[in-house]
Amino acid sequence: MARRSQHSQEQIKDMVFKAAETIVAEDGFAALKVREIAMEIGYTVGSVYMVFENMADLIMQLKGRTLDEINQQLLQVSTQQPPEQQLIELSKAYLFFAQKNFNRWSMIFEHRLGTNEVVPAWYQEKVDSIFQHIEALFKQLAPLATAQQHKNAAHALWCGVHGVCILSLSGSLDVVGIKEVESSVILLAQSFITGWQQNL
Amino acid sequence: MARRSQHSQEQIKDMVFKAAETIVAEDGFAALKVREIAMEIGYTVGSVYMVFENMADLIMQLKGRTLDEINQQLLQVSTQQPPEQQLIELSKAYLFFAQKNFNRWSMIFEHRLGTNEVVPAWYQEKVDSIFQHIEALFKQLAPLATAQQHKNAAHALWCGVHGVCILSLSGSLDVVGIKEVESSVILLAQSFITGWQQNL
DNA sequence: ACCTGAACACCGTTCAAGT
DNA sequence: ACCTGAACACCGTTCAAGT
Repeated sequence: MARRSQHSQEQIKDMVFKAAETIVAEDGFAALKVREIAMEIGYTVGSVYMVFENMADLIMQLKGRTLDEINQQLLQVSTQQPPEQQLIELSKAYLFFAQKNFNRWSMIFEHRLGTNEVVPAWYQEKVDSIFQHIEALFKQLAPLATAQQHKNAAHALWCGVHGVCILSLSGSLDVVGIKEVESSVILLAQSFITGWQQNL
Repeated sequence: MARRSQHSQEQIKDMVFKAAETIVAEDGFAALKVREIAMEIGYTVGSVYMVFENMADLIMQLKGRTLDEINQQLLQVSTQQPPEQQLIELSKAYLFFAQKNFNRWSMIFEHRLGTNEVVPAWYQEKVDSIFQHIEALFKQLAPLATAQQHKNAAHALWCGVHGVCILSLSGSLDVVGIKEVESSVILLAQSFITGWQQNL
């Protein structure tokens, strides 16, 4: 036993990521266990601890990867349309990602940092870049408003859109289909944008 | 050992509820363990299983109790003011409860039902009654709109308000103080209501 | 240097055995 | 009938020991 070196550390890390993502995608965050990951990649638990500090570390990095995917999806939205329409399309794209990748997406919010743990800077940046995207569109929408007003609007709208997604997709609310959730997201975004401009 | 009967089943159940709520309030949902509860009430783990089916059962009932408290808080909001203002005050009351009872409140959303588990009817009713409260105010706000429009507006706004609360209070977003979150909640509610009426 | 596998502490749950 | 406490399966984490 030991000393196989069939894979580099980098390769093992990648295998762990992929195995973990498959497990979460298929059976949810609660099903993510070291032993399951080790089994899936054909190594033992000790090997997972060679490439990750602990489960919390792996989880945080998984969340980061999902945030990257979200950012990537949001960047697909065409900028060749008025900012108001872009905001609606971004909201729809976020919902679409959340619905298509529900388990991995909801893991971002199911997992909480332990006491006296802090959000890593590299993770915070990924969160911020989403909000900056939205903020920039509010600047286009109302160039004369202050930077603080753009920031506040982006925060309120995006948190709101997220709220519709999380409550609508997590059961508990009797929302029948994805089209119904989409209507809610559009209603929220549309109404907010109209009202925000009116109240400026 | 055994056969103490110092407390009735009903009393033990109540002791478990209170011990569990103290643990969650102080150290968060992740700190809620049967052994800890048993220790706190001066019984053994087996006794907890006398009054609750399992942890999932206890957790679900705890969530129900918190929903009751939320409903109760929302009912404190004065009806002696225009519906628009009531909606703002309800949003603020929800945020206030979430902030004051963060660990118990966020437990409602951290906990997910296991696969092939269903939301109990008695729990669903508690969720629904919050939305019905909001719905009724949209009916007052726009009596000529359809019942479906009232329902959609209530769903979009309340999910949105919840989204602002959960993302703002859970860290990750760099929101400094409670006053800043309150501004966001008010901005979302105010803008949504204005825009919704406009777009009717 | 890389990897194993057994050990440890801790978790939810069960249930034969005591009173 | 009520309650115990030991047992079970499972979890994350560590680390001496192999190659």
